Amino acid sequence: MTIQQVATEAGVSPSTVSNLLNGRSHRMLPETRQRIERAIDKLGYRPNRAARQLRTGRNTTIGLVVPSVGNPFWGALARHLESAALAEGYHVLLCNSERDPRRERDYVDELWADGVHGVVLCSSLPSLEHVMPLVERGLQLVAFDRTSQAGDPASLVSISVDNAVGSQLATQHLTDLGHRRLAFVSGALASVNRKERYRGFMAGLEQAGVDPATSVRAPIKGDADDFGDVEASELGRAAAAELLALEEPPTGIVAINDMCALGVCRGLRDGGLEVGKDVSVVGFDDIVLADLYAPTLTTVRQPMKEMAAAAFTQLRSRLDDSGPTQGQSLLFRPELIVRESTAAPS
Amino acid sequence: MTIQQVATEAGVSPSTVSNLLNGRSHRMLPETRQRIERAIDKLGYRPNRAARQLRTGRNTTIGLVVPSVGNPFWGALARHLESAALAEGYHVLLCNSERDPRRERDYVDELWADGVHGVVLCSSLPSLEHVMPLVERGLQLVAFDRTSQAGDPASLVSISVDNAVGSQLATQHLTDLGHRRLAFVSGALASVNRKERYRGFMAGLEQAGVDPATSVRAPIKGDADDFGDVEASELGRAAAAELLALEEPPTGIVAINDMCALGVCRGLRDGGLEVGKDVSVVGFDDIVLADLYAPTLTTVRQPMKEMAAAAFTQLRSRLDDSGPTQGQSLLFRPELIVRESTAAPS
DNA sequence: CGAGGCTGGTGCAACGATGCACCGCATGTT
DNA sequence: AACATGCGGTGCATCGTTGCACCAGCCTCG
Repeated sequence: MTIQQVATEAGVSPSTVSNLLNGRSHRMLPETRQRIERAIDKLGYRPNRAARQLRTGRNTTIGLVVPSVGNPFWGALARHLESAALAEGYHVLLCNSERDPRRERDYVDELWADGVHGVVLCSSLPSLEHVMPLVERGLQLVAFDRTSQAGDPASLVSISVDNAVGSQLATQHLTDLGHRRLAFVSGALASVNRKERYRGFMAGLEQAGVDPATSVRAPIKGDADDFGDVEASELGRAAAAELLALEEPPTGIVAINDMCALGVCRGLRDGGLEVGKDVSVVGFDDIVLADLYAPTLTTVRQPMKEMAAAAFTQLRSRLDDSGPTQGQSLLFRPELIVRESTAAPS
Repeated sequence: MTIQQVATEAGVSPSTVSNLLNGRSHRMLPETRQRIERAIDKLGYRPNRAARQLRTGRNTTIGLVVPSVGNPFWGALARHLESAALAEGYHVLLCNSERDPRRERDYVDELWADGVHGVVLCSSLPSLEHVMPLVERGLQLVAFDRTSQAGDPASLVSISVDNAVGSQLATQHLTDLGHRRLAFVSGALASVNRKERYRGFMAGLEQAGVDPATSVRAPIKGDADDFGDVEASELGRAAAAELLALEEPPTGIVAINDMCALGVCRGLRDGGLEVGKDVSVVGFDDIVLADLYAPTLTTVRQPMKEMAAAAFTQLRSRLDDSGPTQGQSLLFRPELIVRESTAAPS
């Protein structure tokens, strides 16, 4: 089914069909338009995307590069972004970097080679240098879950929750409950948001007058490579075991994200402790499972749906080149969701 | 960067570059080949996929349509399928049907219009009629998590765990422990695998000599539309509440999948019962969280990695048209993983 | 009456890669 | 000498769509 066949069927030229298809039908006889529309219906014609893209250089696919679809948090982002995109006739191509910087770059390269001009990148990396060449060539980039940094390309849009504030909320919640020996559990602080969350944790301590030097244990495990998300739970579990081996184990634990927090809970249980009683645990993200777990998990919620919608909107307006070319940062407000995993120290 | 520029740089014709790129370099001077390779490197040339596809009608993208990326089970499939595909230079386009048959068909249509000739479909539907027209036109389809049915297209490949056996293993495990009042919790039995799992449950009861008529409660909630996967957990939670309201609540519960099982556990906890002591719960899938939950969840494992690899292999061999055109069914063996959520009735 | 403007279209040359048919040359065969 | 064969490449038409440049026919106006 080509545009030529439709044209023949309707008794017009391919150009005319193309004009109709591309909204250039101002000065077209209603009768002609109907003949074409009928022909399209009759033949079940759909434009060939490859040809269209070859010709125009544009397309309606955006890329989404996430660290790990194994983490329900990213699954949720994929869902929401896809919904937003779908509503406007866009498609989402999902790529899973497994937090491997090289894979991340390869994916962005591939997307670009595929003619994808807009990418939502959930990067693990503080520097976006590895994708700069493409940004210079016109790739529209939205960094998700990563606040903007010095050295970022001027056109970059950053969308993120305020990680520092979120983490501070979590920490403050624990100190408000009376905890004084706190720990922060995370993989390598190799990404911007992790650093931010750590900063929020420290700020929370300071505000409560807890001396970081003596009362904080922050077993930050792994090097920059050891960085997974499914592994986040394993990491949490191992970290918990390590913390329990201390002379004075912490009574409150802030985890880098919910998956990690669940691992911590598991590890605490391994050690015979009861979460929400012997030890308090706070997560980050508010994945669906936070409310299913036993005990239900106190956590910091990211307004995912809004963030995903914003990511799409930003990208779209730039792809249409109707939008601004200047980059910007959108910082969303996190919200503390208190559940059963936190309580006053016993 | 076009093939023409590479050709000029290397001092050959575009055809020659194309020949090299497409493995037709048998009779090419090693020296020529090197000149071309150097030119490619120097210019950072990557073939334009749209042009290539327009010309050949082929491409290296496969589609993956899943019911819900919100469920980590499907996230895991996406990960493994992508790994397998990536290793061979293929891409995976992920689509989220939310178990909406119409959306499912629309996606498959879209993929086809995009020139995608191979799709892994995790369908909610017993009938594949809605995609038959495309299959007749040459779409290669792999049905995942769905055994083959009468009326399926001849070319269809089905990949699934043996759901009936898995479910029977789960049920048997409970009866072996001494449970006699069992329940099966599921959304509408609107998909093939759900029906199969229910069948396995009934078979398990029969084998243990438990009279289904008197001792089984199977609150199968919702109509065919109410079918989500994130909602699976909510459904489980609600079902648990309902079961607890019975005069004689069941002591053992088989859930349609892990997310549902976690919901059930949550619901039981709401009712003040302890899972793995007062009530036993078995899930299905063995998602990562099964081993994190408190208590850890007894479940039926699907060999995901192998299944995903098989799906890709099957698809690939058919897309190369080197493989068989005849369809086939691959049924994988499920494995019962016993953890803490099951015990003898108290 | 001829210049200019509007209407409702159409012609055509791209976009970049592909792969069959073909070519000139050197060597071997009858 | 005439013809086949192998070698190392190249020429060219083609995939389906797009959108600028253009055109014929009719109307208007000075």
